[in-house]
Amino acid sequence: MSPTHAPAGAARQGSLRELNLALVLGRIAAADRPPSRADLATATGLTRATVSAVVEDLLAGQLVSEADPAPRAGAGRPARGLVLADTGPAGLGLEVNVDYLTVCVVDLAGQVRHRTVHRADLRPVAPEDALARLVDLAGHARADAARQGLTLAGAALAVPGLIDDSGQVRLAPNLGWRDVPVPELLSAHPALTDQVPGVPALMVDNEANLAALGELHSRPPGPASFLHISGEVGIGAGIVLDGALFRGVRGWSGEIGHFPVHPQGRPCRCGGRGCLEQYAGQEAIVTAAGLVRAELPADTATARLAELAEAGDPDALRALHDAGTALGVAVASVVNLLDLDTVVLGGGYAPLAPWLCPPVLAEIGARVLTAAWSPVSVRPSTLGPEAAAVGAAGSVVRRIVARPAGWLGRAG
Amino acid sequence: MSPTHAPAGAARQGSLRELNLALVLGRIAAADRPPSRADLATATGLTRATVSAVVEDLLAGQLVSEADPAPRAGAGRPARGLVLADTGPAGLGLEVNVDYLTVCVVDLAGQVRHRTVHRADLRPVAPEDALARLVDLAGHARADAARQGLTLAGAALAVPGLIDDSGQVRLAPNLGWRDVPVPELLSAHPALTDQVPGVPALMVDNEANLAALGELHSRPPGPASFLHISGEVGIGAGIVLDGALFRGVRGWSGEIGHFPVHPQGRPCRCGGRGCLEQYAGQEAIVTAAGLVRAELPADTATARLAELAEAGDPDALRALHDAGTALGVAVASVVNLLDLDTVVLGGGYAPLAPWLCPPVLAEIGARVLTAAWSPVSVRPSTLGPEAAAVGAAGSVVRRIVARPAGWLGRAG
DNA sequence: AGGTATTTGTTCAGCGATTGAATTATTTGC
DNA sequence: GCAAATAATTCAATCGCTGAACAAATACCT
Repeated sequence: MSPTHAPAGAARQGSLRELNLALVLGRIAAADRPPSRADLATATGLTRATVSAVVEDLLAGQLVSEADPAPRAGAGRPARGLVLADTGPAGLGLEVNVDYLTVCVVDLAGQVRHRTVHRADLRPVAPEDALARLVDLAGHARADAARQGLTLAGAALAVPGLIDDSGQVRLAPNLGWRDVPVPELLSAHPALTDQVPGVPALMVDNEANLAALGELHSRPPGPASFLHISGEVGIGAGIVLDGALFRGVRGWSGEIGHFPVHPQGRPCRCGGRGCLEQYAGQEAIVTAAGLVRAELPADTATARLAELAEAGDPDALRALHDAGTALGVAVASVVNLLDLDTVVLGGGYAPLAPWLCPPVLAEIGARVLTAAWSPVSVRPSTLGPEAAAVGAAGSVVRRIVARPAGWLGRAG
Repeated sequence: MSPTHAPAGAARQGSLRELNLALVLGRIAAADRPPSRADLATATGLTRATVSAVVEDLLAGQLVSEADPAPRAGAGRPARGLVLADTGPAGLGLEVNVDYLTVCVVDLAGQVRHRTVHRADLRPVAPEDALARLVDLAGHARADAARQGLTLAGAALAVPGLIDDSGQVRLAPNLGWRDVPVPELLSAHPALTDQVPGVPALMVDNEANLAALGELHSRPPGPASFLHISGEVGIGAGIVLDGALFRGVRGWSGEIGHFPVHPQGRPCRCGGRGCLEQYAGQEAIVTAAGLVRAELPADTATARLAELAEAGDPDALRALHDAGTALGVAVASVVNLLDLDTVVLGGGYAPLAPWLCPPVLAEIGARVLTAAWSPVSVRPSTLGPEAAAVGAAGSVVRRIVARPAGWLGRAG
């Protein structure tokens, strides 16, 4: 929403600097080639004098660094290009999912500088034990980050479930978690990161939300508004509107798995009938394709399905077509409601996208009134299966880029 | 969205004043009793000196005025209360609908200071003629406003249809409009309002969107996020998220009328089957209740239906229950997707709310996963049938309150 | 009544941040 | 080697907020 809103606090003298720090740093982050101070001056409307002063602060704070002279233009003194620092603050991204733990570190520029994936079936593991393993992995990540000159400025944890404002996991059905006070449990361990004003030490959020954020901040950057659908065991959607994740009143937006695609259809464990999850959830697709759902990790089953479809197996193709149609019915309603022009298929859907996209697009074409005037694009996620963890880490550094004053104002 | 975003332009010296003008004026607008300068200082965090200077600007610009001394507290010099001026800028709200034209004027405080409703069947009238009638009514409204010391700072027009970025009406099916260049047609007439920097001379928007805005800014103010459903001949939804209207990528959000509530159900003129409009649209309800749809205006049919339901007519009660159930199916999906906690039934639904709310709530209870933890409230609109016009006019004055520098900077 | 405490609102020096012009720095082209 | 061109810095001026002192207006106490 470009609408004017969010009345901030009092605008004192220092606020001016805060705003301009964010403005200049944002420009540097958004630019596709290292801009000079003069470029920034014309781009922002500030004078070169002000830009120089602002950049000096950013350099002193390790947020940007000077790059090799950019490709020459014509005559004149050569410009010194400015890029986001590859040392300095970084974000720690964590994910607990059904069959893996992920820890990663992302720097200011959005580069993944550390990545650990620990495969294990987490369902029989108690939450506190799972978190203890995660803390252990995070400790190694922190040491690796320090070795690269990075300081962890904050952490974000992705969980496939409903998280409330305090960071407590209210319900993560596929993980078997219920009312798990994650921040409290983690506080028993040594701190994962440094403390930076304006950056919460730990943010807990839904896996689908953070995957959507990862997509938003991937490069090339995603569109400002889109729907990101994570097809895991359940089906969750992350809603990005005008460049910001929309979390809903309680932070529980995106529950698309129980959209009624066949009101008189199969009963669902939620108590309703004909929910989307029963037709386009991973288990439903795998079963419909005639694959015996072994005790394999979900991504193995997905990979097998993609192989079969690739080979032209008719059962697999039909299962995917039916799932795509069901998904399309739900997606079309969302697109009608929110007037979005981009839908991203992520999580387990990404490798199946070649077969899911056509029926989804067909349903959109048939059901979205405005599709004739403005086409809707449906595409797979560009990030891999670690989208949520990368998105989590990215959300930390994005916060610093959006409000660098907090980081600069810290001791040291 | 409280999320940090919307990087404004360069923060120059004057930006500070702009921000603080908006901050102080916003506080005055939001306060429930006239605050003193000292109250504003503590509320905003600014010093009393700054608040005095800012208020002086606002007083000079006719945006606020000093009220009678507020009720005494204890000892000390009595405070001078500050209220939004009842002279000065005002907004012009316009609406073209199937069977009426509305023009109204709303002042800074949100009070309706002028109102004209012109009943007529607009379907056989050419768009340019309908707009000419509207301009005529607006002329009288402007004269009336001037008589009350008000200056019209901008106008907004509500149309039941799809409007694009340029203000052109792409499609208004129930009105029979298609590709009507409203701003161009109106520019042939004398200007409706004065020109104020930062306020577009004419904004054209969907009727459901503006009705939702009216609800948001009614007093007491609505919640920051809610869904407003206008049940007219079609069914449109206005989506307010975090205190701002969400318009979608193209400005066409809120198309809920073609939500598939019965995938194998009745064919709809949109080409789909079982659309919500076929079960909860005004015509559908009236027909199901056994009323012969005479050539009466829609609101008469609605009133008649309410009478019958009041009297306990079984056909009417059943029709309303069925419509409410269909509506509830769609609303539940929206609530699941966006995690909203408030749904407002407006337009033609408002008088029928006593009978529609129970089935809607029942469907929400059955289908919304999180309803057990955080109840969803469903209530009728507090504004009358002129909600869209009032919301349109309100959107103009809200813009001035949100960014008073534009108004203050004008000549005169 | 008169004095004092209390709260409101204004005045004024000080200061931080931006501006705009002048200055310095560094390269290309002639 | 010199002029033109572009980049970046320096510095006085200015704008707007702060903080403290001051003036205004009332209630409470004796």
